[in-house]
Amino acid sequence: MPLQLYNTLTRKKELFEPLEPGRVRMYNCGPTVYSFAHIGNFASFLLADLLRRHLEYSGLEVLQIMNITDVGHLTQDNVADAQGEDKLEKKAREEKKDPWEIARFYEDAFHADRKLLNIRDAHRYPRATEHVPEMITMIEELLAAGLAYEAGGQVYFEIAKFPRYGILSGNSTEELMAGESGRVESDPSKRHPLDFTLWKRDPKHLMQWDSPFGRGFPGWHIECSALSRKSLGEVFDIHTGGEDNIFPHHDCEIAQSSGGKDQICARHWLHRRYILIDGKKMSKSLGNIYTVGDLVQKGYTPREIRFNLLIGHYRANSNFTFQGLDSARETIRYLREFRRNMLELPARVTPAEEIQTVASLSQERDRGFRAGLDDDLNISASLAELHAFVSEAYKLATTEESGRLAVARLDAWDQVLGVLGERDGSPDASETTARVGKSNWTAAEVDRLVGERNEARARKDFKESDRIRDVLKAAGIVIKDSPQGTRWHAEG
RNA sequence: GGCGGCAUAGCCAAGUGGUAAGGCAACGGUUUGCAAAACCGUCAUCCCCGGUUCAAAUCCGGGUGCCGCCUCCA
Repeated sequence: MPLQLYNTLTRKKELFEPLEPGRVRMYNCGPTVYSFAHIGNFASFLLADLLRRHLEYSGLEVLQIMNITDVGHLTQDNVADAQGEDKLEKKAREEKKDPWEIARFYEDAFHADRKLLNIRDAHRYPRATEHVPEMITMIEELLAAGLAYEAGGQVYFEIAKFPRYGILSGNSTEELMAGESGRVESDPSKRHPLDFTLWKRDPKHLMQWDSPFGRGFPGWHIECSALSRKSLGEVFDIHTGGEDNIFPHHDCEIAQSSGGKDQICARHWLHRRYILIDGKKMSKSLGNIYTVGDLVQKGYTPREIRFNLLIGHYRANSNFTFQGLDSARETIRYLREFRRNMLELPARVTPAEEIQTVASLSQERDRGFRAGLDDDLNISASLAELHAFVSEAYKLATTEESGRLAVARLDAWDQVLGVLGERDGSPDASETTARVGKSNWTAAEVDRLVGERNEARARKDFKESDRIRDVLKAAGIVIKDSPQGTRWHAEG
């Protein structure tokens, strides 16, 4: 089934085919490590993760690169003073640490949260600060090609030399000028007000590097151009980011990376639209900028957060709500329960017809699941197939063998979704000393309590049996009575 | 002011011309000592107005509301 992806560049869905058959090269705009990444940032990284997982599920090899922006940027508050101040620098001053320490701290935090959210490791996470020589080389090339110039101590890219400037955002230079409305103070030495910085000199900046253009630091957009070219080549398959990256960041990248040629560095551009929080945009004044840590502190699990961020389409303003997190919790619980129930089916001989039915259903639903994601990552359609299959399996599977077949299907899908995790939550008899869930008991001790409860039930002492069940429940252990006996498992 | 996107049930969310997927919640029922789990059933005419069409949530025009970019904030 052919994969169709919307391309910001052409504003339509296009058939996706990697330049090199069977092998996809993808670049993702990564985090700026001057503070904790919030769930909006992770929504963007999750788009990359879902795409990567689906490509791999489809049998393609993926080379994924995500940059770490540790140089920092000009802050809005400081634009006015014309000197500018690096965000990392500001943070460093506030926290009285050096910017390199700050950057490393938040980079570590990013990876910790990323792993919590079950986002697969990219193949490389290149740091901007470790690729300044590559950026300098690129700037030199642009100067040599006459696409850039030095003025007023800075190096600028001359947009007049790249007629297609603005192609990604759909802006023409004239429109951008019209929209500018005098809000931006332009450096008078620039040839055109929209020419953007490649190399900047500012003695107050803490992070400085020597270069042929003087001691300074790289401009705002050059890092992604240099990093992507180094890791993936001049033209690669996919470039992702948040919708705010479209202009100016990605348009500038395209201009720089063209090298004066009529080529655009990436073929497919995918942008995650902003998520809203309770229908409102994230903002400091509303206090709704949540980090993974914030939500975990409120009692939600990383998988619930992942699922809630994943179920909306990446090109829609999905609404992130606490009710949605509760909904995600219930769905995950339901699916884990399904796994347990399937694996606990009686181990007896399965009629050939039943196996056949479950197997063909599994294949049919998998086709639907893949078709959904193939349609520009329409995960809602895929999840509908998943739910249909679970419901059907409940009705059809009567033995452990059928159950295992159904679970295999679910687990395969979870390679793409990544929300169920590896553990199935069932008690492991071999771990006699391990505590069960959040309780203080071992599995053997829980078994003993369950036995006591069943003795009470047998003599119809329901007051006592309910008391024991309440005690277990309070400890996070769920009891299920069935004709085959009583089963229990830890919550979740 | 310029460019772009969105508007579907209490909540989340598919569906781009053929008569509204799926999930959560809720309610009724089966099952259970009671539960839990599972199962069965109920629950929307698609922001408003006008137009095109045999037929529109889906196309066109006009409103209203929300979101994004135009100042590196995914």
